[in-house]
Amino acid sequence: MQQIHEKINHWYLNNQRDLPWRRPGVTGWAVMVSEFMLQQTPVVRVLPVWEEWMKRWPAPEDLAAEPLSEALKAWGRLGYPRRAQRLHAAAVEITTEYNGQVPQTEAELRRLPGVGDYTAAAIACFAFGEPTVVVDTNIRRVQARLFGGMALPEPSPRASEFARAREVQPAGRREANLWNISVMELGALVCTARSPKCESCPVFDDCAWIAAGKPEPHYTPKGQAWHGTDRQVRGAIMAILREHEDPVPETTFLTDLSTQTHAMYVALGKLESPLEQRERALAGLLKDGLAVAEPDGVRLPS
DNA sequence: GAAGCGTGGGT
DNA sequence: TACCCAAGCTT
Repeated sequence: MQQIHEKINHWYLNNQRDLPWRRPGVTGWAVMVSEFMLQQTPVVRVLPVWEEWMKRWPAPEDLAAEPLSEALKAWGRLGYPRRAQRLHAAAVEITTEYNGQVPQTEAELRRLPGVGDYTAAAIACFAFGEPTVVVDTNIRRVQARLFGGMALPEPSPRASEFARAREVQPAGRREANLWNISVMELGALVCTARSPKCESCPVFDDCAWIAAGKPEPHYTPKGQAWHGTDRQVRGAIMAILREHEDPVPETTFLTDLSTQTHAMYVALGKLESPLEQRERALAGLLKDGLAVAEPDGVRLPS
């Protein structure tokens, strides 16, 4: 196991990306913002938004002082705007409950809105050097191949994966810290989901998946539908709301929302009309607190 | 535990 | 083109 530690750590030290939230001296807040943005979103799309965000709101209290609408607009087209909502809520909580300081323990972080098991472990590890057990989609995939001999991990995280991550983690604070980021980076750059670069992998000779002859996945991932879904309509509505300071009349959504045609609905075999779906999608946004209804229209929450 | 939640680039 | 997938979280 120690040989594997050394190989992967050495690979990381020579191949890591120069990401701004990894640079020396970055704050816990900077790491936290990056982790929220990186939830289900690729690095290349996060980079410019993170730069602007940190320039405008260098500390939690700066964001907490702003209305939610500003966070949602700055979030732009990153996707999953509820992440911006939760990041804003977390900033308020940090300001009021933690004197503006991002908590450093995994347990405290875990209680913040939008912070799950992964994000809590990641912030504690990357920002504060805690030897937490970090398990993200990259690490799960590396583990599945390197130790499990499988093409892909199970669709959802299992307790056994956390147990194994804990077992293979090297002793020592700094050692665990380096190991976590190294395995994650290996999964992101070499041990990728599609067309992994096994020929340039530092642990090719140790890989159980290679030894087994690279068997195919034991299941077929089910893709997420998009065209004609509520999510598409919600996204279109949010895009309009971000563009307008004043309340937007509901009729605007019915005329300007060119996400799909009635013909597409017929093709999809939907019994529901586009109008009905838009009403429902808007109701969902209102319920989620991502939009607010006023007498003269709908706007982003303040 | 499954479902719902945005977006855009790569293959 | 259509589908896959990207440092997940919440209900």
